[in-house]
Amino acid sequence: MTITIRDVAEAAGVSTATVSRALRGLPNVDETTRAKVKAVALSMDYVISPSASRLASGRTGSIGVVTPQVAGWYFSTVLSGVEAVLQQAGMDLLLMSVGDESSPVPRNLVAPRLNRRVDGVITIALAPQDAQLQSVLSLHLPTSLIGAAIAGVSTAGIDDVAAARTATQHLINLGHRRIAVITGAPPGEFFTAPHARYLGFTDLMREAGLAVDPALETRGYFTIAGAESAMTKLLAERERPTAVFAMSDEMAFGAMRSLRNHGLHPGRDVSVIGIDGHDMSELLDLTTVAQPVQELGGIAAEALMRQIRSDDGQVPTHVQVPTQLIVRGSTAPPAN
Amino acid sequence: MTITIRDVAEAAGVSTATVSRALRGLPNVDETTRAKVKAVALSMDYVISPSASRLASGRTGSIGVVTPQVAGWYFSTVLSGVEAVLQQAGMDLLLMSVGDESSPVPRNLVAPRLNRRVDGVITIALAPQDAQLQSVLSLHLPTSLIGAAIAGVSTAGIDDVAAARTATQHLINLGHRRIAVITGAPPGEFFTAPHARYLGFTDLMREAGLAVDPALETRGYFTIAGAESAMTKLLAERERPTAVFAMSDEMAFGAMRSLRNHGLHPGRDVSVIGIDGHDMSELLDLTTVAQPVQELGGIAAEALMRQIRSDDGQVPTHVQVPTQLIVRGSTAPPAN
DNA sequence: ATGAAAGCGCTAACAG
DNA sequence: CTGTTAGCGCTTTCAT
Repeated sequence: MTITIRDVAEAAGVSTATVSRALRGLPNVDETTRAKVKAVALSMDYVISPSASRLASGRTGSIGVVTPQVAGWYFSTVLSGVEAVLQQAGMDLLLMSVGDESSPVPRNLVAPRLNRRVDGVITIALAPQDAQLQSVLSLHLPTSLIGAAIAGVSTAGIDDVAAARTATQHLINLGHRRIAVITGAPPGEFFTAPHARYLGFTDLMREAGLAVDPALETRGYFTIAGAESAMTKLLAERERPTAVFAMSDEMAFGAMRSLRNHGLHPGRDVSVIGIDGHDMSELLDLTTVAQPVQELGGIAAEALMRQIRSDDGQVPTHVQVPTQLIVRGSTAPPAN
Repeated sequence: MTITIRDVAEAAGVSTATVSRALRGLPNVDETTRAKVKAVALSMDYVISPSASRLASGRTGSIGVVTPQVAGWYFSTVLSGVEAVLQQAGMDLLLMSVGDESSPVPRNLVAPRLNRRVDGVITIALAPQDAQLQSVLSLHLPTSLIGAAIAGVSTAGIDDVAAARTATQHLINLGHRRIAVITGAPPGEFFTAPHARYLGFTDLMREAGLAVDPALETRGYFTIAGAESAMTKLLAERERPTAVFAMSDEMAFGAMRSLRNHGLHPGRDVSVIGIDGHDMSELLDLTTVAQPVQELGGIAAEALMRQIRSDDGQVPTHVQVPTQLIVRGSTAPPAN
C-alpha cells in the first residue's frame, strides 16, 4: 500500500542504507547514485515516514511552542515570527497553549505532552517562576525564551525597564507631573514585563523628582476592558492625572475608550502612552514604545535551531532588541 | 537511559502487551493489574514514546492546521478555537502556514509536509481552487474546512451571502442609496468569502432597485492600509457614496481612518459597516455583522475528531453558524 | 562508496 | 485476562 524505503531501494537497485543516505544529503554517496535514487524516489512519490525516522534516529524534527494564549495580537505576532523560521528550517511546529498562571483551574503541565515529541521548546511570555515554565525547563531540552530572561537559557526580548523609562520620560518631557500608570499583573508577583516596566516607571519618576501617587497606580490586566475600568477609576480621583502610562497598547486603547466615554480627548485632555507598537496603534493615533514583536519570535527560533544543530552545549544567547518611541496624537503637553 | 515499556513490564511483572493495554485504557485488563501497572509506570516516570507508538499503530495523534497566515485577528482567533478542542482531545497541533495564493513567490505545497505526519487536517480560509487546498485534499485524509465550502468535506462557516445582505440591508434601511463596497480579493477569482459577500451585496442592491455603480467598487485586499486607500479613492469621486460596506472589519477600520484624515466623521458624514465582530470594532464604534470566529475553529476541530474516531467514512458535516448585526456609531442615516 | 543487519519502542494479532 | 511474537519503516554501526 504505502511505499517504503525498501521499495525505493529495490527499484533503484541499491540498499536501503544508500537510499537513506542519498535522500538525506549525507556524504559518502556517489553523486550518480544519489541522483538516481532521488529520481526513483520522486517517481514513486516516496515520502519518508517521520515516525520511523524518529524512532530510529531519536530526533523528532519538531519544536514545541508554549504560549499562554494563541489569540491576541502579541502572541500571534510572535508566533508568526517563530513559524517563519521553523518552516524554513524544516522543523514541525507543535503549538501548545497553557492557560496563564492566573487561570482559576490550574491546567495540566505541558511538560509531559512535550516530553518525547520535540527536539526543543520555545516559550512565549512565560514568567521565570511560572510552574509551566519550570516544568518545561526540567525537561532539559534545548529551550529558547521570549519575553523573559533566565540565566543559562537563550532569551529574546526587549529591555522592559528601558522601554518604560522611555515612555515615562516622554510624558515628563511634555511637562506632565501628575502621571498615572496602568499596570498589567500585580507588580512583583513575577519578575517579568509588568514588573520590569513598573521599575522603569518608578525609577524615572524618582529621578525626575516626581511622586508616584499610589492612587494613580491601577491594574488593567493587560486587557482593553480591564484598562478601561482602570482609567475610569483614575478619572474618579479628586485630582486627576494629566497623563497615563499604560504598560501595553491594548491597555492604552482601553484607557482611550474610557476617556472618550467621559467626553475627554486623548492627548488634549489626558495624554496616553502605551508599549507595543500594536497594529492598531497607528489607526488610533496612540503614542507608543514599539517593540519588534515578530522579530523576537524569529530570533528565538533561530537561537534554538543553532542550539540544536551544534548539539554540544552551545552557549545560550541573550538578545535584547531596541525599542522605538513613536509619537502620535495621544500625547501632548498638559492642558493647564 | 530512557526507560521503555519493557522496563515497566518487568518492574510490574507483566508483559509489555499488558502494559500497553493498561496504560491506554483498553479493555480486557484486570483492574487490579491496570492499577498496578499505572502505579509502576508513574513511579518510574515512564512516558510513552510517540514515535514508536506511531510507527507501530499507524496513528500519529496529531492534526495539521493549514492557514494562509498565523498573525492577524481572524486567523489567530480561529486557531485558538481549534487549539482548545484539540488539546482537550489529546491531539497534537501541527501548525503550517502557506502564503496565500496572491503571494509573489508560489510557496512549496504543504501536502508533502503533512503527508505521513498527521491524522487529519484543518484548513483556515483556503479557497476551493487554491492549489494548497487541492494538494491537501489529494492526501485523502480526514479534513475539515473553515470558511470555505466543498461538497464531501466537513465545513464550518457563516452564510457569507446572508451576512453581506444583512450589512447592505442595514445601510439601505437607514436611507442610503449611494452605497460603495470595499471588496477583498477581486470578486470571482475564488468562490469564497469575498465572492459570496459580493453576491450578497449586489443581490440586495438589485432587489432594492439600487444601482451598483462600478465606480463605487474598490478593493481593499483585506488589509487596513488597502482599504484606507480604497476609501480615499472613493472620496475622490465626483459623487461620493454616503455609505460604505467593507467586507471585513479591518478594511472598515482603514476606511474610517481615511475618513478621519479627510476631516470626515464615520457615521455622521459617511456610514461604514464591516463584517467580523473584530475585537477592536467596539472600541472604534464600528457597526458590523459579527461572526463567532473562535467557535468556528472549535466546530471544525470537533467535526474532524468525530470523523477520525469513527474511522468509517463518517458523513461530512456542514455547519453554518448565524451572524449578528451589531449596530454602533459608524452607521447612521445619510446627512442630506 | 555501499551493503548487511541490528535495533529504535511500541502495537496488534494470535494464542492460550 | 495475559503473554508471545511479529513487525511498523527507518537509521546506523560495522563490514566490505
